[in-house]
Amino acid sequence: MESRCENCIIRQFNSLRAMSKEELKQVSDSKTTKIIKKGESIFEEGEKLNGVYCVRSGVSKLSKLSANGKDQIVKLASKGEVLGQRSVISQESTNLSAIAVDTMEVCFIPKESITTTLQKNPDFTLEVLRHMAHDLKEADDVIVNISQKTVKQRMAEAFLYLKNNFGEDADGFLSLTLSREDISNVVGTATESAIRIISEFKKNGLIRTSGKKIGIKDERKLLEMVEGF
Amino acid sequence: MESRCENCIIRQFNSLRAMSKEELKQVSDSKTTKIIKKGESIFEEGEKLNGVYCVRSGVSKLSKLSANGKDQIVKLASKGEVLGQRSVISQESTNLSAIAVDTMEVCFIPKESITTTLQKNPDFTLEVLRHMAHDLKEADDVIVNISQKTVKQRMAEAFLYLKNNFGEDADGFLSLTLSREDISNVVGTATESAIRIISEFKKNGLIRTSGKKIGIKDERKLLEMVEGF
DNA sequence: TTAAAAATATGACATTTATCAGTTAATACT
DNA sequence: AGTATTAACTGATAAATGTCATATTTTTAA
Repeated sequence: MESRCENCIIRQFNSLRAMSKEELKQVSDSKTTKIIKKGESIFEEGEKLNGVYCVRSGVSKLSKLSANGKDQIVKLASKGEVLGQRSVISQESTNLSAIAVDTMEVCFIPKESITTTLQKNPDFTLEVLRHMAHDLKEADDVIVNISQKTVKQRMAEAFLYLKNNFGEDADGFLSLTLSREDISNVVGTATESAIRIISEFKKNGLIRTSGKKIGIKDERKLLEMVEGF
Repeated sequence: MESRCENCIIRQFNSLRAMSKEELKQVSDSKTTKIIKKGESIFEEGEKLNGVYCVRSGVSKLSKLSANGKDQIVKLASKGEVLGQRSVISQESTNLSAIAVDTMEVCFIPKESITTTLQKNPDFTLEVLRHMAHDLKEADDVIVNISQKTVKQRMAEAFLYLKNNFGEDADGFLSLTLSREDISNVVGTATESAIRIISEFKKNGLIRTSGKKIGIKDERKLLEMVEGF
């Protein structure tokens, strides 16, 4: 199970690929691997992080609790994502909680390995910066979506997002199965509303379900709905 | 009017302070200063930027047009902010438009000065990275606010934000005067709804108005409203 | 200065979405 | 296997918000 970062394929997906051999060795020597079970948290909103978490497998929801007790899921992170980076960089406590949606395998990398490299290796820093620039763009898109689209449109978009980012299983269902509550927290609506819209989409032949699994039946119509027809 | 970046005070507010003497000289030699009149755009959504814009004075709204024809204002940028950074870093076209809310004075800095420094000066890159980490955190907060708070709460929050970030004039009105439409685009609601809530706040003694100017009368109550009492 | 245009304001109403209550189905647990 | 617990679902209703129509005020520009 335990292995060397130098040989880790996951690294190719994130900024760690810009590290030098020595830096990578240092990371590998100080990292620890953890298994996080479904529903457990990797870290909680408000915590000070002593390092970052590199996702090897599984999916985590990054969410923030609001005053009324509802969570808003801001991002779903999977293989290759580095969690807690922002917090370590800005030396503040996290503003988000990271909770496993699946069973996850993550590598904890102490922050020293990261901060030292950030100060010495401009390639690495630039790589991290590019990644963060991308995240910021996505966050801006989410803001516009939430404020300008109806719940129905956002639900349609969420299903397309899940298909595009996590794929489908052998039977054509979305590979990432979320609870209805999680779906409502991604979309930013009440759970009952999410369920109602799922029923409606099903009735109209846009999706199909089997238990909590959801399959996309008419991608074209979903896309049209997102665009507002 | 024209001056050297080396002597520019504005620089102290942004990542350019991490540049070396030589780098700064290079920036100063290649920069051009522009006056942007109220309502004019610095750049538009979808454009490829050839550089970044450093704000010397005035305020710009960064917004995105949605399918239904409404703008969503994602951020208000003033003195010291560097616009277009993300786009230059990720080498993509901008996802936002920047439009002057006031008369603005901005310095255009060709992207080469920035990208070269990003590759060579880790201090600068780290500084930019820290700034972007901060922006991302703010964006996450906006997402949670929009999806979990009522329009009334977000209106209250917007007024407090305007006070904290742009201050008040001699008569106690918010220094930054936005049109009702802009306010509604910050909050993410219909203009009529924004106007209605302004009337209500006025009736309840939370704010006062004079033309389009708005003054905060009861900060405490506004704050309580944001928290959800 | 004055007419035209734009922004602000308000009412009536439609639509969307949330909330509450309750049922059924699925999952977890001795 | 059988009960307890949780999640999924549905209906009724309330609340929030958007839309359209229109009046009033402010700003713009000839």
